[in-house]
Amino acid sequence: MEIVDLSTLPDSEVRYTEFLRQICEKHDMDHAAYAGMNPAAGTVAGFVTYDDAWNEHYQKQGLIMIDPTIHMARRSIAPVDWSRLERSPDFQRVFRDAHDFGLPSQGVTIPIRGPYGDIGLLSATRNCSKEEWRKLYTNFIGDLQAMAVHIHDNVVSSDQLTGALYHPTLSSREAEILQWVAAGKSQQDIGDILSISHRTVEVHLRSSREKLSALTTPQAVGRAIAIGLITPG
Amino acid sequence: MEIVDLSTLPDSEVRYTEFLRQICEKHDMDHAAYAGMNPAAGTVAGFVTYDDAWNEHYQKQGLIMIDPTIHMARRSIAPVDWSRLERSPDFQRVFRDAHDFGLPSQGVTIPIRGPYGDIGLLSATRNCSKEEWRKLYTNFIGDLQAMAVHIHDNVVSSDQLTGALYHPTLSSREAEILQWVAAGKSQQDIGDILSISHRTVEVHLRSSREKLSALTTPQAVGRAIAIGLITPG
DNA sequence: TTTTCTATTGGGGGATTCCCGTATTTTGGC
DNA sequence: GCCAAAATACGGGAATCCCCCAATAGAAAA
Repeated sequence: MEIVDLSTLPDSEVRYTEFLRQICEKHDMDHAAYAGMNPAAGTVAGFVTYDDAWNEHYQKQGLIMIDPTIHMARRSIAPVDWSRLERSPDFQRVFRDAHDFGLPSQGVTIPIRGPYGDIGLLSATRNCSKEEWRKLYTNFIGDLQAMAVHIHDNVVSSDQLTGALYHPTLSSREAEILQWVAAGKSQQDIGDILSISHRTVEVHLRSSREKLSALTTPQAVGRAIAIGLITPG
Repeated sequence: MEIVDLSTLPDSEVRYTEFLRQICEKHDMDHAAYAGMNPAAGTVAGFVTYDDAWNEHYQKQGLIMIDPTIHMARRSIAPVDWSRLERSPDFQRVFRDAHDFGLPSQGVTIPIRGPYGDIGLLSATRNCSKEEWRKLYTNFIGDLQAMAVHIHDNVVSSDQLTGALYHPTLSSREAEILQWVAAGKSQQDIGDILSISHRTVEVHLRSSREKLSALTTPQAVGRAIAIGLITPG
């Protein structure tokens, strides 16, 4: 097994779809798709090997809003075998359409999460009998898992690195205090913890809000978590 | 390859360490360890195949606080090969001790994140040459990835406190209001927007906090964003 | 060196949030 | 249908937060 190092390839859009195509080849898949969501930047990146016709239909019909593979995978740790969703009405809605475009309704979606709330979904489909699918599943799932990590890691780090320049930086004290706030501590608590006045805590909090262009502390905490300056407590 | 279904085995503590032992056997590893952290519940679950002597030393010396493999993996998407940390002073501190207990300083830690801020770390160590390690790496990393997902998924869903937190659903009104809070609106603002009393807004906010097991609104917003119930505003 | 800027620390007082109640409507289980 | 639980809605008063003010130490710029 060989993992192509994505970071050595030239252009992003092309190299990601090419990477997906390689995954298909290696495991005899019909199609592969990746969707990466970065709540910090509010961006969604998608790369697919599907035909343009299906992509357009998918977009136009707003199928992403009801696609159960996405909803399920967003809330799951483990890979989601689409067969588990077969009885969902939304599934039938989406895959009846998919079938018209010649796409198989057999596949798996692997969720990958980064430390900053970012989520990547790698899906792969293959048209074969259920027995065959089941038999192959345990063989390729580990590799797909590694592929999903690889592509997601590359997408977000290239995205966040560029985005990092536009994001504010908190002083260590500010980040420290905001982290305690995110952990549910009151200003008085934090003052006691850090052995400073709760007034001082508030000033740091205020400058944190200003740096994050937040109107309120909850908004500041939300942004700081989304950006990755602090972690949810 | 065969994945032993953890949920079918009897007792938790035993079955997890047994699972780790099987991982070791399959991939010729010396030791394996899993640590699962649930920041929301504040719980940490750990299972290891190390000797008790090392465990005790590790605990007693508070090595978990400085262990760079943990710190690094907590912030990473991809597996962390320990060789990347060799020059860290903390690494040398921890693994000088480890060496005294006969543990190899070659290993990898795989981070797995769930949708609710929970993190699982699966580590595996093996005493061999660097060349051999490198050569084997691409072979077992995919499988280890799948194993990490499997064990973390099981631990998290069997943890009762987590289980409760794991499916927090906000009512539409609660999510709507929390979303406005994350957008920096005050309770009065939100009341005006939704044409209800700001008192009512506060009640929904309170039940949101309770459902998210949050002590404060900022903490609730942070968690809701981390979970994906709302988006940063 | 002097100036300027930022990080840090602190107080008073008004605004906001939060905890304590209550009540009506909707939902879900038996 | 009935009852329990949750969702929705509102208010008083205490606790907390947030905006105004000022001050010092240290770093960077002049």
